[in-house]
Amino acid sequence: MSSTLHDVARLAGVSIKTVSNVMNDYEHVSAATRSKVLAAVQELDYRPNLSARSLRSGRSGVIGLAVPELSLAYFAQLADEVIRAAAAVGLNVIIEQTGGNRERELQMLRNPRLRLTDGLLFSPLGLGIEDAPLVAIDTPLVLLGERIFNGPADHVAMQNVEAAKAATEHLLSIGRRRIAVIGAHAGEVIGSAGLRLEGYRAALAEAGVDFDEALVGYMGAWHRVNGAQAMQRILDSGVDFDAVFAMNDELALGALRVLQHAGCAVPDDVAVIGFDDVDEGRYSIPSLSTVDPGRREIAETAVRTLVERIEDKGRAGEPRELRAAFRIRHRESTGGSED
Amino acid sequence: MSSTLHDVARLAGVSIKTVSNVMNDYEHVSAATRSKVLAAVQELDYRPNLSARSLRSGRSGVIGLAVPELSLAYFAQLADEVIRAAAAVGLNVIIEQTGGNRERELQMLRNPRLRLTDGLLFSPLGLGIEDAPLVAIDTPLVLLGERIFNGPADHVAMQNVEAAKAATEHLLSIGRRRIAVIGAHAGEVIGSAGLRLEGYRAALAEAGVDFDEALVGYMGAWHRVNGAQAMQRILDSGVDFDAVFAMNDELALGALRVLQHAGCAVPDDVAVIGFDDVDEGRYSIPSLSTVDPGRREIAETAVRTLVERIEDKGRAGEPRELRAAFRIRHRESTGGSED
DNA sequence: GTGCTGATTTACAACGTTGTACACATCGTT
DNA sequence: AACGATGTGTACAACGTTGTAAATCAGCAC
Repeated sequence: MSSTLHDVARLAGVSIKTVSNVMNDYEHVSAATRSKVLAAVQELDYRPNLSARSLRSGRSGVIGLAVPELSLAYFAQLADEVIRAAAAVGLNVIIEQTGGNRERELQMLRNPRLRLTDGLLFSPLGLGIEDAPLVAIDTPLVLLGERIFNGPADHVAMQNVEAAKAATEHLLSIGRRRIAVIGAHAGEVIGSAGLRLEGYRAALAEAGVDFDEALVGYMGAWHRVNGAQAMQRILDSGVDFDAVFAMNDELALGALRVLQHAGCAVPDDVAVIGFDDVDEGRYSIPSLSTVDPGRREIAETAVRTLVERIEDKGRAGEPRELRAAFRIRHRESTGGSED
Repeated sequence: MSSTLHDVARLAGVSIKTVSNVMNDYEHVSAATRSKVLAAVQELDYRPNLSARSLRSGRSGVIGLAVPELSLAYFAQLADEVIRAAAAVGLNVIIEQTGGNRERELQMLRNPRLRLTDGLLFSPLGLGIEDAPLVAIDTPLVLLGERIFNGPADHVAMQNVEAAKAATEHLLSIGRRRIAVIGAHAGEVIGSAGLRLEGYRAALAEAGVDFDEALVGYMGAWHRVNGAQAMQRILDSGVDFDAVFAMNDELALGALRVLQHAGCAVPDDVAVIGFDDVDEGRYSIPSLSTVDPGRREIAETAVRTLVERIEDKGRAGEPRELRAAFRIRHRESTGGSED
């Protein structure tokens, strides 16, 4: 059985509150008492019961992170950064997987287990702007990603439109004009897919290049296999193209594989750029140009914002919209050599 | 402010214990009372305070998962499976990253935050067999991986030796005799690297092929970049080889890249097999043959075993050694076509 | 009616911690 | 010598839940 404040207090010959004070670095404790207590703590290997602390203080020291799927490299790396950032401020992270499913995402927000956490970082995929009211929960909440604008919660976003525009401009800058885009979601406007498509179109428009629906690859989830399929469909359709903007790196890597199987040289025949800057892009053949969306910055900003909300609690200010800086990584798949 | 059992009890006109009974599906509650209570629960949107429940019951419904790094695909996918398996039995998972560092791993075991969890799944990398005594903690603990044999805790392992032997035999079966191996850790016997090397040597020995130290690539962490470097060193050394057994897929993918840059055809000049069956191997060019070490089975077994330990608590039986079934995936990098 | 049985409900005391309010020293001022 | 100010320590009551033991109630046999 593990020891409690009572045990330590008895051994040190003080009251439990004094032990509590020592544990919490309360300043008015004499050096003598402090060391007596610490000795007892040491001897009994006392470690505070976090459930009790959390019950009493209303804080658990745990935050939730809800992502679609950890197997997707982007979310794994995001989770990595979030855990680091949280650890730096003494918080633990419970990870939940929603599968990007709307039902599951809504359920997550109503989950009683949420009550165990001080706040939630939520990367929704299935929720749309119409669900915004449902996101108004009493737990501190910070949204990651794009689905809900002007919602009732803080929101840390990557600059999807601007970054997708920059990626497309990068392809234009190396002389490509027939740029396929894969990863579009039919009819979507507000999600990452919609926004990245918007950036793509904006870049084309500015460059005076016509938008061609035949160059758009639609699909469901952004998994590698879908990138491969979409690329195959475009190849099979016989449409002419000299570059591909894939809406994420997984898609790009899937597309890369299909292109090479089909005998297209990358980047000579077809230049390819992805989005996310996941690790494997650096080691693919050819290495993959991409957009670094500022993942670390997003994670750190999100954790910081959540902590502020948790500490604020009472009456928080207006929901904030925060955006991370992005950067183009010019690697071999677009003729570059950056590492 | 959120509502408590008291609020519900007052509204329903019953005692708090009755509400508690309803919430816990205690059987002797009349239908009338039950529905009165449920109506009140509904109206107040009551959700139990998990800290209080956990303080009172000694169970938090949370388990810990400590892995070296989520950015490594193997651990991300393992975490995915663990979270799924845990969710299936109503548990949440707190993930901690140790960086594979011995200090941090030891610290993890002594971390007071552990007290928030009912048990720990621990995938150590830095700990050696000499640390076994330190692993004897009072929290239920299940080890994943290989570092500590016959330790004081349950242990769910992949069959490193047998699987590595099978991988090597696979290369032998397609006629290769000069098989490089990359990922070895100098002097290690007990860790994954040591065991996989042992399997490799056993396969060679059985086939009557001499072991050649010049074909062994040593390194530190199993990151892709190290696989690339080790492969480069072997190429630079001028030693003759016709196959590579990489101790994990990250290394294999790094090696693949270097081989192709150097103009070696895979699998014609050099066949390559990895270990872990991470997703990206299916989409690399060529697709990567590998060993599926039974990740899902490991995750499910580990969670099940941990739950048994948690429920057992009192006086548990002997530590158990469990091993998952593995399977060779024969893809393009060894001339196969499996998906 | 009385006593018995079992189902239903309740009061009360924990679980281990921290906030509040107060008691007691000690100290420097006046 | 009396005073407040400050530093140090304590008792007690929460936090919201569940386990225990006992109270109440209904149904039934006598």
